[in-house]
Amino acid sequence: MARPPARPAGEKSTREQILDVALELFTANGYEKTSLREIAERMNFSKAALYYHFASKDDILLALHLRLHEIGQAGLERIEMDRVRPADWVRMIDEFVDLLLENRQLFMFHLRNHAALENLQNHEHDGANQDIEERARRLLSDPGIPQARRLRLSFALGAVMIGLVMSGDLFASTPTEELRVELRSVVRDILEPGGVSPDADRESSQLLPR
Amino acid sequence: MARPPARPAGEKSTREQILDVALELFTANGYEKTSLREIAERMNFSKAALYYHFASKDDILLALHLRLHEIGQAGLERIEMDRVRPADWVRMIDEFVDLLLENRQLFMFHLRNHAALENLQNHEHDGANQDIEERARRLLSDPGIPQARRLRLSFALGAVMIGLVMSGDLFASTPTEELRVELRSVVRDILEPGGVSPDADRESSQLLPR
DNA sequence: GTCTATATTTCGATAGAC
DNA sequence: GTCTATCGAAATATAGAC
Repeated sequence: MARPPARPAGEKSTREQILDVALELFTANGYEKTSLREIAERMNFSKAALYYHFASKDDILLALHLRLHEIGQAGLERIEMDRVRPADWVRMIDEFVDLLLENRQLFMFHLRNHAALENLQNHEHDGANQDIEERARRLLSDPGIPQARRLRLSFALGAVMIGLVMSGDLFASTPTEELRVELRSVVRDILEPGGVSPDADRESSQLLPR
Repeated sequence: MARPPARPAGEKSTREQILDVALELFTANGYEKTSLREIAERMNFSKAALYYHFASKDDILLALHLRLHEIGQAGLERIEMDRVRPADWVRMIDEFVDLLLENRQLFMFHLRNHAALENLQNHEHDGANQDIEERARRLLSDPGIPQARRLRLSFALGAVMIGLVMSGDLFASTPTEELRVELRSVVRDILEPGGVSPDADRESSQLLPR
């Protein structure tokens, strides 16, 4: 076992601190608009010092991609996306909502820098079907599922994603739990309009005040 | 009246052609990653020539912003957002869906380059409440409306936007009309779950195949 | 309106001292 | 691990001829 460096508990390595700063700046201003000088200034050391910890700017982006990838993999297990059948879609997106709410910043980083992340070389596009994003793409492209249902599934995902973005902006003061409840409720209304599964646990609180 | 330059009908000015190219490249690759050299190459003339038509790169971005702004203004009139009451929300978003479907590329350009557009100086932020985006923001922040309803409104907007993005990607082969019908249907399911207004013209075609 | 040539700036990256 | 100094590339922008 390689021994992790001795460091006071609760204190992050310089490398992790750099990643935290980069995550913040990339999310706020975008990968292209964020310069290494900017990151270095926030770290209170010179630009060249960054190159001791990372081989290149792309390497920083890659490390952040890996952070997200690991979370995505863990999410895949939780969601058990392999064996997901149409009847499980609501549960699947519920898990997805939880995953997003637990990792808001990383997710918003991914939304904002989607293009830059795609341009990373490393990507083993051996059709691995390993990535959570690729898995979703397959599901939404599956010709064995009626088009209307796939469209609705994508709309549900869209509502969830935008809901998350808004939560960090317009609804910053809204408690996470209220967001979660309302998001789950909306997912049901999209995927099971009219309450197809009346036995399902509909968590929605306050609906429309007629 | 300043007379527009004499030009064969149906032929665009060089300036407009530049804007078309820029719109395409900014949408595909982003504002920061698109260089003036790239635009000039596509126009088959030199980079310097661009500066005859535009004072700066930002000036090109500004011109595209104005294109979008005009459409937004026209949309505001169509939607009559001033006098919109909660009961009109579904109709309002229906109009919004139409507006988006008619201006997909400009809208996707705006989504992708939202940050760059915000950084444009010009923005008269005199709280003008003139922009369609600002108007929506106010609506979603109005404390006079129950939080749950505002959340649902934002989710509906999110579903519509993502639906549009997907339409250019995963659902590129889906006819516009099918998209429009399904989008409208979903908006109703989000804003009026359970069919609050049974007399409303629900256009949804094929719902869930139980 | 478009060209060539060049100024100016910024950025990612490297070399080598400490 | 961090520094100073600098390189080379690419970008925006300008000057001035045609």
